[in-house]
Amino acid sequence: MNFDLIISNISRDIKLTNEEVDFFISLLEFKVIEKKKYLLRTGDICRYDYFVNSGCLKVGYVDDKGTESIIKFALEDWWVVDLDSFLHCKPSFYFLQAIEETTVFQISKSNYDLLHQQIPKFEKFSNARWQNGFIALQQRIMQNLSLTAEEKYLHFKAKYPNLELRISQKLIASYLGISPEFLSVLRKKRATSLS
Amino acid sequence: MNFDLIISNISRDIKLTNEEVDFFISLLEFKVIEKKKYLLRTGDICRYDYFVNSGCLKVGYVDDKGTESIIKFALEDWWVVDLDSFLHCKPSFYFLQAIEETTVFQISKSNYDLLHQQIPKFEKFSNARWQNGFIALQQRIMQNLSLTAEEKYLHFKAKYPNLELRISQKLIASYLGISPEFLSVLRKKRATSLS
DNA sequence: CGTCTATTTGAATGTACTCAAAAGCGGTGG
DNA sequence: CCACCGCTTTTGAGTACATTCAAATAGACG
Repeated sequence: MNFDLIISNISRDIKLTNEEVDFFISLLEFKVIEKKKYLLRTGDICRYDYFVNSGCLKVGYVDDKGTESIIKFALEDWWVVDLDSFLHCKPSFYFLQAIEETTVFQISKSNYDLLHQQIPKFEKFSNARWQNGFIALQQRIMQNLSLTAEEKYLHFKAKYPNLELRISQKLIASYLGISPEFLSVLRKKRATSLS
Repeated sequence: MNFDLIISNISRDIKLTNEEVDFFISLLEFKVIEKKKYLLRTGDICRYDYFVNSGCLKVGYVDDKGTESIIKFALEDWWVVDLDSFLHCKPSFYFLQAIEETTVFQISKSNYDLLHQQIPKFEKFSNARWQNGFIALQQRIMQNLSLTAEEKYLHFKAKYPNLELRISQKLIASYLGISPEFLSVLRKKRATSLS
């Protein structure tokens, strides 16, 4: 089992001693999720915090009208959880599904709480995580308010280069909040204007 | 000076001793902002974290096209800051402006850091704050993806009852990401269908 | 009272969606 | 290795939701 990725992820924000690293690792469980399988289904309680070690997950939901939307892609080196469900032990609104074969390290709620008690530094790590998450979501809201569909698409490509190669257009459209047909039109427009 | 509101706000997440309360209060500065005055202008560094004691602020920005958008209203009992600017001492993207005459308690960055060092419990408070903020923003993104303008307006009314009475339609439109003219049409539509 | 801004109203326009059909692509089984 | 099936992507026509612009009306404030 290779813990390099997750340890270096954490080390960007806090410095751990070897003993702390060992303790942290002892709380992790490794899991493989096959393509299209669910890590969490809508309505289930999210009992783990997940770190994506390889592959890619989508975080999404189905609205009143029956339309599925994606609110986030979680690639390797990303943490992901349905926070509201995890913190408050309530049924999840979002689902987590593997887009590719994916491996994760998961931490149960009780181990998560234990970790924060035993190593208060993790409170700092958590803080940085949610603060950065907040800043990123605020930017996304700002872009939703100000940008046209085409501009959102260009921003997406700039922010996640190469992700287009791994993920279907349909999912990207669903993340951007536009119809797949319209995304197809936008792509064609760009392709022709560049040639 | 009445500290009841801010102390009870904090006490919802962490329990403080009398000494801790006194220490916390000693770090606060009180400030009155007249209607339409700025607490923070775009490009300035956000050097304080603010707690709104009375009144109402708007958090907004001006995009490339010169359009102003609002990303958040901060009412009494809300904390507000340009987090990215405050944490990383970089020029702010957002501005903070008083919609009504507003009073705030502000904490400087250095006092904020001191507070977290001296009373580690505040790390827990911060955590709760940004986790809740994250959950709320995620919901807003979800609503932007799934709802029509009319539905967004109804959700806004349900979430912030009475706020319509204090804030101009133009600002609400700017928060919802729709044109003020179209909001006027929506309101008329509802008014006539209810009569 | 006059000025300035917010709101309403309507017409013309545009952006993006829906629906339907065709074409492309990838995986699976024979 | 090819043929078929299912899903994704493309394409186009018609439509809906929301915007822009302009002008009229209403409100707020000194």
